[in-house]
Amino acid sequence: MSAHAHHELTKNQALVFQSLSDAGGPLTAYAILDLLRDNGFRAPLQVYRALDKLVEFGMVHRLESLNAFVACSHKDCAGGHGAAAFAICEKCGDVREFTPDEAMSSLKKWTESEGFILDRTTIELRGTCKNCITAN
Amino acid sequence: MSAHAHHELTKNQALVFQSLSDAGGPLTAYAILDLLRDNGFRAPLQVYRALDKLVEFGMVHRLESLNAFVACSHKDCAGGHGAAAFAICEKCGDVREFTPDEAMSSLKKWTESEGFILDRTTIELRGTCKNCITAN
DNA sequence: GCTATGTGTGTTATAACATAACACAAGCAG
DNA sequence: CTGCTTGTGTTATGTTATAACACACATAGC
Repeated sequence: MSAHAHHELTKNQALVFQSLSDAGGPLTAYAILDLLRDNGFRAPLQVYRALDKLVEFGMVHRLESLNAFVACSHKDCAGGHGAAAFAICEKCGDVREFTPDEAMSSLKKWTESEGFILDRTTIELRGTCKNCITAN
Repeated sequence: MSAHAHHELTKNQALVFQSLSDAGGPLTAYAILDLLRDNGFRAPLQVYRALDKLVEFGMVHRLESLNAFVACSHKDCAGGHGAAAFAICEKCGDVREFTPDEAMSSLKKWTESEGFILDRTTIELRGTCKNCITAN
């Protein structure tokens, strides 16, 4: 075990992660590509390869229902925390990450009773956030 | 309220639903298109339009993490049951649908406490199914 | 030193998934 | 008959993701 929790990021990984952090919300791979053209990015693979690693490190989450990516909301996230869930507002596009511990333990009960070995869980809630409701 | 639970399907909707039922597992829109070429299907939109309706009726589910579609596992499903969750085996591609009532009530607690109005929930578990483990 | 290996990179091309825009046909309400 | 809605067929295009190949750089082993 290393003494520091941070992964050493390559130049491209750091650029992609910074883009996502700065955005403060989800971005598609191609949106990231456009943001990084001035930094020498020319092709989608440069983005996808960096994203693969960042997701592997747990620093970035993939939103399956948006085909987009978002920086983990844990400050200076170095991965290692539990599963993440996302509440996605259909009106304003806002994404809230939270840790669905109770739901996960219920799902784990199911997988264990079925002999299913769980690798990774996707939980995404679509709806309308508080702000967009009161703004009616 | 109609006395029968079944939706009247158009010709295209019925063909697409039958393809998914026969397959007994997930299919991509383009896989369905190929299956239905002999029935006069020529373009992706014919498939996507039928799928949109079938999903709306609750007879077909979209698997976000696979970009694929699967017939609801409830016999003669006419929609109306609770949220669905899916356990997807990375080894054999098998998909098991189940009803995660306990997890849903936990997630609903979160949405209610946050003032988030929930429209639709995606829960997809990736891992290895019992068969593929014992087959080692 | 120099080779083998692993990882990251850059580039072109292509695959896979999804929708826009337009035209037409059939049913049904007024 | 007119207007409206829903479904359909078709062409073209947009969006998301990967394949295949070549090269650079670091480091471990001889």
